[in-house]
Amino acid sequence: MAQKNAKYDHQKTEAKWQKFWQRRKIFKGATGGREPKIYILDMFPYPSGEGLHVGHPRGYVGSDVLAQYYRLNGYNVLHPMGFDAFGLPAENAAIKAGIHPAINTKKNIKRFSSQLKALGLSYDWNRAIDTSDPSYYRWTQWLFTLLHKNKLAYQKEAYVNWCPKDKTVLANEQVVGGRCQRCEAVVVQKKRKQWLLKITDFAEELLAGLDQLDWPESTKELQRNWIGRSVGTDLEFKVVGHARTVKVFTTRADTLFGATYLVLAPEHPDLLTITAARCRKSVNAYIKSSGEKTELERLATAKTKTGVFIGTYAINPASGQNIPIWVADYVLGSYGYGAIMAVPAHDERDFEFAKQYKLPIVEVVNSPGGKLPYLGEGPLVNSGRFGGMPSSKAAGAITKEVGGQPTVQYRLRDWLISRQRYWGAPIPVLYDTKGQPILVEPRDLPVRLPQDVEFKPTGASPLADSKQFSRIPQHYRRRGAVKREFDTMDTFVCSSWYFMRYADSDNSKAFAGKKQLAYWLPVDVYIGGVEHAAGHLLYARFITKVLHRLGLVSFDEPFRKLRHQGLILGEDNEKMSKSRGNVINPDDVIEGYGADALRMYEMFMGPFDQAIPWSAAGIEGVWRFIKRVWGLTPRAKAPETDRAIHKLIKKVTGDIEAMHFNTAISSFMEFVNLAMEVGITAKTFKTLAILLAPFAPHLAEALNERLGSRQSIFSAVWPTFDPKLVVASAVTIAVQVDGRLRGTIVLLMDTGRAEAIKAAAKLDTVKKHLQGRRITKQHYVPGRIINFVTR
RNA sequence: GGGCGGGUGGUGGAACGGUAUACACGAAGGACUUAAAAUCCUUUGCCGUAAGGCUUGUGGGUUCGAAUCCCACCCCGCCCACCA
Repeated sequence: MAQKNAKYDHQKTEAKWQKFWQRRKIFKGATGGREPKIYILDMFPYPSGEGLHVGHPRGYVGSDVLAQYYRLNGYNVLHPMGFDAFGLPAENAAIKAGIHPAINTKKNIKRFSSQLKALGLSYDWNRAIDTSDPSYYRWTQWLFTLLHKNKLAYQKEAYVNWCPKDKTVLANEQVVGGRCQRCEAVVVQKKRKQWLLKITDFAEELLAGLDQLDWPESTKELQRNWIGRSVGTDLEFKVVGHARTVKVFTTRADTLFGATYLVLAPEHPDLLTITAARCRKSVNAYIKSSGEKTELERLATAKTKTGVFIGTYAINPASGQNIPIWVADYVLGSYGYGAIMAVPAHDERDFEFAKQYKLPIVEVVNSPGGKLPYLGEGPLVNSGRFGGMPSSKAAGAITKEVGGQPTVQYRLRDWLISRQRYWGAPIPVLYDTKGQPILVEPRDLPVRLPQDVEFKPTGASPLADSKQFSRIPQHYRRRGAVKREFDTMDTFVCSSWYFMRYADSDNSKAFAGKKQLAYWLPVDVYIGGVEHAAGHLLYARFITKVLHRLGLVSFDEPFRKLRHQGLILGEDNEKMSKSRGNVINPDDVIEGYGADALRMYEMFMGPFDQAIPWSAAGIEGVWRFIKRVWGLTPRAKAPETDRAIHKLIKKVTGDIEAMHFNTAISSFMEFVNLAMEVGITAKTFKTLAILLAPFAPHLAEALNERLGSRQSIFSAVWPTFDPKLVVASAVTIAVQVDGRLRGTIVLLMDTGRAEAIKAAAKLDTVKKHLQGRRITKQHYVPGRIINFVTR
């Protein structure tokens, strides 16, 4: 007589096994351990004051399923977690509430850690990192000095976002729709000397490297667009009455005869030099007004173009004609040479501008409908001896004729890393009296972030406020240092290399040991949100390529395979946010249903990479499923489930590898529904427990224990299936007449064509629809379908 | 304006070109209970009493057969946005 199982107590069970895993160090990944290795990584979170929300676990559970699956398959798995702890929100909280970011961050990390542990995620917590810890940011600073030594970090005057009300510099993320995120004041641009990293040096490599990566095609495309490679020609225009020339970049050298004016950006270095004396005043006024334009105005005026004539002419090298030079802010100072040749007949923006200021429009590529601007290709017109030549050929010919240079331009800009903020890694630089930088030596790192800082927005970097920080060590004074750099680094610098630190997180001699890097890196599977496609993911690739070029690592791409988890929306189908009040707290869900239910529900709700609304009712379904599994009682014989488990093994194995977690869970449900009906043996039950372990580890351990094991289920081996038992011997086949379903018959898998058709034709419903018609064709797909085609 | 996704029941979603709507939620009915909760059973795309017909955003095409492939269009979401 089988005794009734005790009710499943998720709180007691989950606490018990979490303690067990921690005590036995079940999920530790040992360097140099048995092969094969696999490194499965989540994008680490920013430990916000709100704690984990229900969206975080979506990705974490997905990667945890993979990690557990590979452990059960005998892999040595590295599956770490850490915290991207520097950043603006902590500092803003400090300004608002007077809590020091260091204290606040520590508290948040503690909370996050306990929430993550409550989910039963199998991280190796010994490797956890905190980017705001000196033992970590020391190496972020070291990385900066390395880049500097290799001429990949440099200073430049650049515009920063400035909030006039808060009197502070803002990061791009803090500017929303042209306004300060905090006080909603309109943000203006201010010039400052800033540090930049030369990511543009790697544009070509960053582009080429994408091809071999197992990443979502859309993410690769996003990076390609972001890098924005553009093939074209450099052309020089002589300026009448000046020794100087104006250099432009164009992708349409074929339209050179149609270039009826030039436009310089307001920031163009030679603009004032070549401006005619009589136009100086208006040009200066224009430069000033466009410089003062706020982000908001730029967005608003994007459609109406403005500009002024600078009183000077250039010579079109193809036509020999004098063409006027204008200044206009529809030309960007930061792309190409900050100057363009305007071809109004074949460019929308130039066309609009020319019409507004009554500049000549000359058609040089035949527009089939006569409509201008015409952006397509075609035979040239009005182009001297190149008339009639197709534009595809003309580009090269004209370039050659006028001595142009074929070149490539990129949209990618260098990475500005200076932040005039407190809560970040100090840039390890001092300056002499002339403002020349003196790098802090690696042995003097870290440059510690001081504690004695007032959080009042003054506009200056908060670090300048610290007496302790401003002090300059003697050996740097001797070298002429009189001032420290008070800016901190963009937090994306911290996160551009953290995945390497996990391989050897305690190392105090190097950012990570060679042996450890060689063993674990690159990351085999990386999981995180799409929002990092053009930010973090690009920066991490850049830093990896730098270290590779310098011979410090052997791999040149950090993340072999990348997948994005979809957003979890609120029940109202909107993005979860505090202001909407639709945020679901995982703590509540875990208390009510347990971590296993939360894990399974998040995997079950839909395809892993798709945005899906949370459903409070939906979690009830998996909760019932868990209770049903627990309620199963083994019996001596159950041939149907003994057979069905093979199909389940195949399905779950394939689905985990393809990350189709939702359909894996449906098959679990189908199997358990069957087991409820026809029973299950202890042996099959044990197999089921192993299959469930990656999804519902606590339940799996509890079942395993109940079935008599004294070991962790994670010391078990992933089951294999018998291919013979996966295919059914008899199958139901659809019978159609003219493509319409008229009935089904059950046939043996290997039934021959003639026999199958004969059996199908015997069906009453089929006979009825065949009456009075002539069969012209009979299609038979074994195991699938029979179709009678009639006339 | 450009790029990338996506439109399947009341809802989340399944479906190597081969029985569309698996699995789950919700709903309705029933069993157990003094009652409720929990649990279990049955039904559940739409129209129709039925036979049958219709149905994967819309319209066309390829095919014996299309949610799936091709063409055109409509709608929704996300990202980038004067990059010459």
